[in-house]
Amino acid sequence: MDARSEHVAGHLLAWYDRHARTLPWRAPPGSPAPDPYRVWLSEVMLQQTTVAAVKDYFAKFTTRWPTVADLAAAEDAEVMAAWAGLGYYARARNLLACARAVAESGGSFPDSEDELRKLPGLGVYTAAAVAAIAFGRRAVVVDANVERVVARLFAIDAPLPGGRTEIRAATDRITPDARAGDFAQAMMDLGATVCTTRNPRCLLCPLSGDCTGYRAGEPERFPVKAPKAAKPHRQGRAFWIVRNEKVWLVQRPGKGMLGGMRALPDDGWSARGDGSGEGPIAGPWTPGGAVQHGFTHFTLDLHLALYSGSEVVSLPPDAGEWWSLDRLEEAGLPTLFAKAARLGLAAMGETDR
DNA sequence: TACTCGTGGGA
DNA sequence: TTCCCAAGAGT
Repeated sequence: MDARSEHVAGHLLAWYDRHARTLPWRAPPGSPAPDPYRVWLSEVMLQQTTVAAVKDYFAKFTTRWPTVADLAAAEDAEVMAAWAGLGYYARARNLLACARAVAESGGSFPDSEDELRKLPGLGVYTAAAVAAIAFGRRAVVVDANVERVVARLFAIDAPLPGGRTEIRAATDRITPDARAGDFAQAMMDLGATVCTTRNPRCLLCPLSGDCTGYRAGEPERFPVKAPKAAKPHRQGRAFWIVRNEKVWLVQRPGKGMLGGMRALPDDGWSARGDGSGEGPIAGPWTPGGAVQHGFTHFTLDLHLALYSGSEVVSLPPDAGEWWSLDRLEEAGLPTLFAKAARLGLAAMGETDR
């Protein structure tokens, strides 16, 4: 490692010793590594997700499933419902697949980056992070925080995503052999609290003396990103069908949007187009209001249709389930459908009681 | 490579 | 309000 890199790593670790955030899944700086199960679980939850959003879910999962063996033994539906609201549901499916793979191969996580990378849900970032944080292995850990810190530190102009190659090489250069986990977490803490996307606190930064972006007077210009496409706006319909104080819920297909989650029946809306308007039965329907929901790549107006027929509805049992209205919170509906269900309950309050 | 895949918070 | 973004992975 060259002198500048050693200097950077030393300053950063000294800063981390004083300013590390205290987080439920983290060991204090310099102390023994935490349980790999907890490190892995937190890293998966934190993928594209803020610390604030993860905290309650992490507590819930570790209380309910204290070890990877406990999680591996859980029912799919239980885990999916527990994940409801956190988003990116493929993570929950892969979480279970990973827990079961680990449980079947002896119950311990592999301690090398290469082996970790083979597990479902562990990509380049997460495998490196777990290797470093849980096992003290030197690994090049690059998340969005590190990208920002490094792009500013070296004033890397190449726009993302292409510029990631250069950023990774630069990160490799400043990554020390010792205290691998602390270094990775220090970079992420710095990015989260000092080297922030907007209004970076350069006067408080331990690396400002080494930072080319700061010296040039425009740290916020980095990292350069390619412009994004506009989000389309879609229309869809969900159906609120009640019988004997129970509502009809379906399970969505295992892949794709909200895959594997319990949901209200809908008309097949997607990122690519509006729904057909057709429901699982003929109706008649009464308008029950609409909710707007923003996904990563499109915005959806979901209109709720209330069944208003006088006949008692019959539906094929293998297509869904009648779910008690007073236990609706336990169904684990993703946020979009939880919003729609609130409309349905409100509409019933106006008419029934 | 470029898409797809959630959600809530901040500016 | 609207846009951007956050400890990315899978295909």
